[in-house]
Amino acid sequence: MTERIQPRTLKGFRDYLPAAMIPREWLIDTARRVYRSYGFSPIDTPALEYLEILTGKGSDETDKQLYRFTDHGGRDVGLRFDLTIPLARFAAQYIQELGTPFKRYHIANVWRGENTQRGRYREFMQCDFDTIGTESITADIEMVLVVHDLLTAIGIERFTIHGNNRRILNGLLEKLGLIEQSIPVLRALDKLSKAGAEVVAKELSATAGASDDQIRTILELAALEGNNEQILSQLKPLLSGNATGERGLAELTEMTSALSTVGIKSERFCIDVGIARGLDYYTGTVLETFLDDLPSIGSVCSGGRYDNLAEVYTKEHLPGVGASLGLDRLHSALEELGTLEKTSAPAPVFIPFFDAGRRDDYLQFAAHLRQAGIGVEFFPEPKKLGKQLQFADRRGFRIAIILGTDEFAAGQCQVKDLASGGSKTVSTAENAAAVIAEIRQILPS
RNA sequence: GUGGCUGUAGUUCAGUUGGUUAGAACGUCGGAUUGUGAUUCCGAAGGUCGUGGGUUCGAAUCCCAUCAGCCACCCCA
Repeated sequence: MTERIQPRTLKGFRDYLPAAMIPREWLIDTARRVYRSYGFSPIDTPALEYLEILTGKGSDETDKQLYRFTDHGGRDVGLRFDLTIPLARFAAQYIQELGTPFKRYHIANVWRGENTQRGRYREFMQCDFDTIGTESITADIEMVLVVHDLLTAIGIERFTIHGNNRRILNGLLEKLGLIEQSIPVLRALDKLSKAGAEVVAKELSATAGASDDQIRTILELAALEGNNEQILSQLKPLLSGNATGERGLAELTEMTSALSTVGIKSERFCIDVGIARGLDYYTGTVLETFLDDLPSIGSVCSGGRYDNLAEVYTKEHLPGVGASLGLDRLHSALEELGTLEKTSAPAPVFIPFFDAGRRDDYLQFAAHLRQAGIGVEFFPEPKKLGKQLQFADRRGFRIAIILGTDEFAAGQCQVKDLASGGSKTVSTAENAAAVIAEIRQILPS
């Protein structure tokens, strides 16, 4: 006996069985459809990049998470950890030829060598969409609309997009003379919902060197509550006299009003001055999206506006706005919530191998259905009919076509609706035209 | 990366103060029923007790290491 190698996968890396992969592909298709409906075009880039590309602007935190190694030619390379950096490099190389505004979507795996948790993997798929080359707030508004349409198309009823604008906090920090400390302040504020005001206050004092007065003002801002209009009006006095803050407030006000005009319910888009987003490169609008029924899994879709995406790669000024759907995180959330339909049959129609002597007739019959665009699986062995139907039922087929010796002789077949159990005898003449019509009636269009 | 909890058939779990051949349910496969699936009945297969060491006459059970999952920190999709 040969020595066996234990089959296993790496920490944070997962296999996808058909039962998981079918809904996963459906999610991908849905994202793709929604993105395209707004005019975003697909692109792709290599998984592996020169290390300098990836570390160009990253913090030491992203450095720690980076999968890196030396390739066979002695080059220092790394696996991409998001799709934004590759977009920046891509835009720097091709923006002349693409023109602006450029809207792209990118659905691909990314890798981060961090510790795993529920909804946090080392290899996971992101579905990004970004609009670059325009500073228009219209693009920011569309970003929220896309996120809204996307989650709605996926069938999620209860979700909340938390929106904010970086300039609001920056404006306040300018007023307080703390603008140099914006990053530690943001880091601290990000913890507000989880850790509470006291912890944040301590951290503000420790890492940003804020005074008690400054801390009180910052927390006052972050603690603002109420509906969108109430928050906006409360922000006004806090920011008055500061150009940055007033601009942020104006942008947020414009977005809120536009979204409401378009018909986005106010409980779907909530101004939340507490969200800041960890990433330093956002400069304007920021958003995070939580599932109302499973907020603990974290944001399933986050994004925002950045002033200059590609400045480390090109002199070209490239502002952008976009968001990223965490597909695997969303998928595992949907799984946990039991929202996903369970099926592992990729084709709707099943044909049992019934009359052992007529294999080729079955193959030809299946071909007719496929030519009509109907997915068909033909069972490879002439087992007992009951067994084959049981197989079809467990796999989640919608329809079985019973075609045995008697049917062949009569030029007919039975179209059996596996959900209801009923069946109808139909002629197989004219390349199964009547069968195709019957199947189309049963299948949802 | 740091700390905590967990790890027994495909799945969900039992497994008495360490004591013979480790159990159940569901699932899978076969049969009852040589042309009709979710019920019922009968039967079978399936376990290096995550992995590797150690303590012991004896380890699923105690100890150490390691791997994986979950939780917190960190960060984030």
